[in-house]
Amino acid sequence: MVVRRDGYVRAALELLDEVGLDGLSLRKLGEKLGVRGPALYTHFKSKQALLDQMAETMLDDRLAPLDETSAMDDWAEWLARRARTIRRTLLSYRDGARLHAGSRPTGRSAMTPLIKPLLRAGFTEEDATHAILAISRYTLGCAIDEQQHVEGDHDEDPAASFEYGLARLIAGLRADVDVANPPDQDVA
Amino acid sequence: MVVRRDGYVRAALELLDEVGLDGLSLRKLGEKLGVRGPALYTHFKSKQALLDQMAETMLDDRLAPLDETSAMDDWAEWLARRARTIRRTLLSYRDGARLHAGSRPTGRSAMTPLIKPLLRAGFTEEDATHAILAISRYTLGCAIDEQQHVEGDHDEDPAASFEYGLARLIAGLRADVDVANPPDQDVA
DNA sequence: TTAAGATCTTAACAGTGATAAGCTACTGTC
DNA sequence: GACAGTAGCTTATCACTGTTAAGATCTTAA
Repeated sequence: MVVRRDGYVRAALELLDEVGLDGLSLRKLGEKLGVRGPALYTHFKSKQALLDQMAETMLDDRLAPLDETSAMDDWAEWLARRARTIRRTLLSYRDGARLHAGSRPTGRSAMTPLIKPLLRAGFTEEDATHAILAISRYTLGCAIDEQQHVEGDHDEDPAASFEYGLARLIAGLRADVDVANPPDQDVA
Repeated sequence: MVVRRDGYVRAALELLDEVGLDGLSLRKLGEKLGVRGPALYTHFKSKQALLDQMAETMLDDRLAPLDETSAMDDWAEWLARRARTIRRTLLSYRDGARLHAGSRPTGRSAMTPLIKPLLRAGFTEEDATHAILAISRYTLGCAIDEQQHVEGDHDEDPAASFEYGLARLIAGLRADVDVANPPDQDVA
């Protein structure tokens, strides 16, 4: 039951790439699955619930492996890698960023384990939460902007401008934590 | 002709607050205007064109006055003020952030005049563009996250976490420009 | 054998964005 | 003043949407 549901979500993500977010309908998804449309209401209480699940699956698939390898010596490098993974993922699906922007998190995304490496680096609990939020939000904003914007627009090299802001944001975080926790007595 | 079109856009923004983005239909907007639905195709070539115009009007209304007062002594303070205005605007309309995220810019938003204060501060042209992009994208990401997220979620104090990231991003920008252009020979 | 329940079906509903064809009223030109 | 143009609207209609209701089918457990 839960396995079939997962298959439906993945088929929906495939369909998303084919028809885009605006073209994604339950009937088309049903057709792709050899099923009749209303059948989907057995697994999802609404189309929005399906979209929420799609957004979560899309990100979790690529973020879970990264979040488990908790052997991060350098918190800044870990944050940067996480941001790049999020961006790459959102950009890799058609309308992926918009899908994410229009969804509400279904499973509690469990921020708590994520902040541990930042606490070790000297962040307070509050600042660590804020830091991860800031990075995620910046990345989401970039992905939306890149995916939505039109040919001949500003941003010639999207990856470069993403990296520019990412580097500055992380530099700002590092300067802040270095004040509270001088770099001499580092990781310990 | 163009004046009536503008009135329609503003009525649409009012309607947005009443019914939300998903409830916004051309027929409802027509009803609000004493008009029959297809009449809107006289002014907008598609619903998406209307949404694009709504997003642009929403932001321009509040950004234009700010961008004209070019007497910014402190570029960092000016960037921060701009980011706060964008955030406040997106949050002040129901689904405002999602509306913006789903729209493509209609009029060329003219980045060129905006970067001038940053050039004066020692940014290269490319970095100035990237800096403004970074700030705007971070702000958009925050607004989406705040507006979309659900009760009992992480972020207890949204304004505080926004300000945290904003301050760090700007600090990172300042550190960068101070290297290229030592703070001794400031504004000149 | 029977009951439960998961999974799907058909039928239907109200509402959607969009197009086509035609009406009205104002505009400036000969 | 008559005429053409056009801006702005109408009605009718299209294919399609998310969603619900009612019931069929099949698998599993008691």
